[in-house]
Amino acid sequence: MSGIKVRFAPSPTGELHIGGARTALFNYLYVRSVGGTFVLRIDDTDLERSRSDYIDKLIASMRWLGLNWDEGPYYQSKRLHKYNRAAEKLISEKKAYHCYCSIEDLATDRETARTENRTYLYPGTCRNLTLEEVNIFIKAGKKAVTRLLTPDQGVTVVKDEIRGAVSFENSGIDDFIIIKSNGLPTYNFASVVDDLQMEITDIIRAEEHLSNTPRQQLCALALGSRLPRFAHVPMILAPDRSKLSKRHGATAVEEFRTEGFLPEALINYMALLGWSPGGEEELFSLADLVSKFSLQKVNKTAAIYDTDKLAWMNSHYIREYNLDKLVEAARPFFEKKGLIDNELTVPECDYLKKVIATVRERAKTMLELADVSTYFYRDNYDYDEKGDKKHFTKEGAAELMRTMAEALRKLEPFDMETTEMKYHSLSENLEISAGSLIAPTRLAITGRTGGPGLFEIMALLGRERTVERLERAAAYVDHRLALF
RNA sequence: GGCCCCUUCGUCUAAUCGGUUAGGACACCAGCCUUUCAAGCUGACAACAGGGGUUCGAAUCCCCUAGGGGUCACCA
Repeated sequence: MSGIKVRFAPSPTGELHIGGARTALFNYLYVRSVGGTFVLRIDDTDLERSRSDYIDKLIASMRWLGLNWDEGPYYQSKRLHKYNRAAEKLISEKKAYHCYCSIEDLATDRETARTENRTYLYPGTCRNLTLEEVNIFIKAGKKAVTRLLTPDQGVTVVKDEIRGAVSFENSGIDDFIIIKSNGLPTYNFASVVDDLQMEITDIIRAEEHLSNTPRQQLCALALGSRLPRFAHVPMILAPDRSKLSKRHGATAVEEFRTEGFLPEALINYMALLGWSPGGEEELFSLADLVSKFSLQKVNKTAAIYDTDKLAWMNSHYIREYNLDKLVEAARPFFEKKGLIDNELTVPECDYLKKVIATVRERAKTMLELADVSTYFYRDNYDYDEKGDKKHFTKEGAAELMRTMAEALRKLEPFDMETTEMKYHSLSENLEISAGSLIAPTRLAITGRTGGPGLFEIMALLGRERTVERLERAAAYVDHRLALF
């Protein structure tokens, strides 16, 4: 152990989206590369918005991505006494004070400041209340918040590992609230207390927190703590350059999962958002990333995420995955589509494996993988419209398909080689190109104009289904002709 | 609006100390391969936000402008 300790501290007010996941990933890569400890902490002090099902999903997402942590999950909601104790200590040291200003008064002050176009800062009204004044408030039944006494002058400098030294004028920071009137801590305080008590050495989080950091440093200083190192990683923006939110479609890790993305692809893609190892390689496993990662190479610019590249990476991993692993990952998608049952016999499993092996090169997601596999399981597909027009309306199309069906009916054995040989001899005997035999056959037995090699499909489908489908297509062509 | 951060192809990014025809990837387009579709291969297109400095020389250093983002809650 290196003594390095990092934490990922999401608040369970929504699903883990790609931005949060990327922050978790960078924490993971950093801490694994230095041999430190990874803490998972759930920042759930906002009782109104926190939901336990989000916690479950969040943990599921982390596990699915393979971002394993060493400590936690800790829950801030179970540590409330710690924040209150810390606040009381600050009050006794005169570093914090109770404030009885009403929430309404503050809101109107803020509002008038805004209409007058000046910045509102809490003026420190309750900084020096006398005992009598306090008693009057208490008698009136007023609830107090606790505010940190902050310096009016000087600067607070945040030393950021990625951005260098960033200075903030203390005159721009007011006595902010650390304990709310309901007794719960605010984020800026709870987070600092926890980071201190958990001995977090490095705080890696999204850039949106940079502006909060001087407040947190002030808290830490008041508590007599050493400052951790900070690294604010660039944000991930939606394609319209705005902050990620629900309306931008799939941004949650769980959504990518249900759409059939592989965790390796998502990890690989996220790692390259805001970071690059410098070379020209782009395909990395989690272990590769750990060995190559360094905070110094994280860049400062917000990245817009673009699912095209993710899709490309996903198709790469679908192609390169270990076949058994891919089959396991794909099974839920085949089940959901109603192609296979939950329990598979050995031959069924074997067949699924062969199907996936033949179609894997053509799918960008596992949803697509199941989709391009349907005709291996179903007979009730429609014929592709363009293909129908092109191949089924030709003179003698039905007859040709019956000829092919007849030729295949007696073929023994029935495999890739024999069917291919049969088609070539058929093409010679009938004096037509192999292509004009293959195209209608493909349409007849799959309903599609593209896909894996025809003879591969026929071999997998077997003689019976191939012949039956050719005859059915011939009947379909005849039937339609009869209508005219 | 105040404060803070940022600015290289459409997107993700590379370019040790300032010296490169500004590199790669995705997407797009074209060609090759092929029974089709993919994959693969080859090629094309495409960027230093703008303006001033400093310098023999700036994407790189400095200043200004513009643009984008974040943050200013008894949310986190």
